[in-house]
Amino acid sequence: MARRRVDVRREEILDAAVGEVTRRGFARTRVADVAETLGVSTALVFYHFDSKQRLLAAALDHAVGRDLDRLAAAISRPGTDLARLRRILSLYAPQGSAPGWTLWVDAWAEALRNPELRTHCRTLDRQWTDAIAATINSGVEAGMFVCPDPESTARRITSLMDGLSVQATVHRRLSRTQLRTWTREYAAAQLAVHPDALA
Amino acid sequence: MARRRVDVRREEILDAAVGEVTRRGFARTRVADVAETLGVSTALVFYHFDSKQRLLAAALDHAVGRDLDRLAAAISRPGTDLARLRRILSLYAPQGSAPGWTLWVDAWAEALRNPELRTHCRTLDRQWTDAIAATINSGVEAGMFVCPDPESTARRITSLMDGLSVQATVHRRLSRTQLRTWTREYAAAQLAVHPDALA
DNA sequence: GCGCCTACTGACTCGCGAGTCAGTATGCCG
DNA sequence: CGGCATACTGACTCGCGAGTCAGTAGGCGC
Repeated sequence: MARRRVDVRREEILDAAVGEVTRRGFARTRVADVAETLGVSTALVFYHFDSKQRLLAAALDHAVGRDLDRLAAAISRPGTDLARLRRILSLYAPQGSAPGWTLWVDAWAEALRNPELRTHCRTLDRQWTDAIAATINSGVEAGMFVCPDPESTARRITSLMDGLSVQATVHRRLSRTQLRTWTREYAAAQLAVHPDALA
Repeated sequence: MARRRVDVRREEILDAAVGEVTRRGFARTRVADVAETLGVSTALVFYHFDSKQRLLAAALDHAVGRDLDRLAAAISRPGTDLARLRRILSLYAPQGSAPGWTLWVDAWAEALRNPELRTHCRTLDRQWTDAIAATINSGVEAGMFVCPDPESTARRITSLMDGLSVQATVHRRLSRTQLRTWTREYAAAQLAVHPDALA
């Protein structure tokens, strides 16, 4: 087996772990699964991560990091606050791509009993709501939005999206298009802009 | 150990199973835990339920049934549709009591990979939204609410509550009072009534 | 080429938890 | 009372998956 530098291999393992956890869920992922997808021995995984616990925690951290990187990119791009908000909402909604909402739903359940994972989930949630709140705030100052309490509004918007995402991914009762439409409408109403402005 | 009739013992086991799953989560609940809380042998549990799979599925079904019974009671009580809606919303919001939202969050995660559990979760979701939709419909006919699409509105209301409940139970970032207030405000806005009417 | 650090493996151990089964005991019916 | 159906148990088996360890080999500095 081709030898790698430690940091490279760690990254590889984390990518694989995120994939397996997304596929199988936290509870059903065995470290052997992760090793197998990489074509390495399970012992190697334990060489890089002391225990399964730590591996999965690191994997979630990794996934969270990726997600937040994409968020940061969406924020930093130039444009009006309206355009920025549009980008953020569109990023948050369930997409065809990785890591996917199944991972977050699974992470919530795990976080109920695992304080370390809870921290990661909370960080993720905080950063998204903070990003939305900041954008709303800035938009209000620019006279673009009307919103008495941006912080609370941001939390309600993310909550609605979380709930709609459960409908879409768990119950399979909601199309992504519908989800996006409803989110847009709600956000628009809360900010006193026309829904089409967020399309 | 005191002998019971089959149906009595089954019920007892299901109650205990719901308790253990709520406490430990689906993945970490062992049949030995359930047996232990009842002070019986694990073999007895397997005498009544063929496998752990079936036990947990039956337990979820049991919990869902209980929840829907409480819903039915709230619906059938006399009063205006406004009062009925108020009761339904208040029942849906996280309460101090059993079975509790942790169970549902856990069930969602489990449902992602287990079609049988998914059916139960979906049923629960359907019944709640249907109950809300029916109440809205009836209220619209009575000229009490204004709502162009009661079915969709009901689904948005439950979604918001689901999302807020995640905030409250997983991230622990939201008080129940706040959750109730925001839900009430949203429902009121969607139905063109004053928020205090739902308090 | 010669070490030598370090990434990596095969082949284990070990405990845990699902599920089984040959029996035991309890209460009901005659 | 005796007999019988059935609720129930103790003491197993068995497989699986986490974690270990004594080694092996790849690549880099010299």
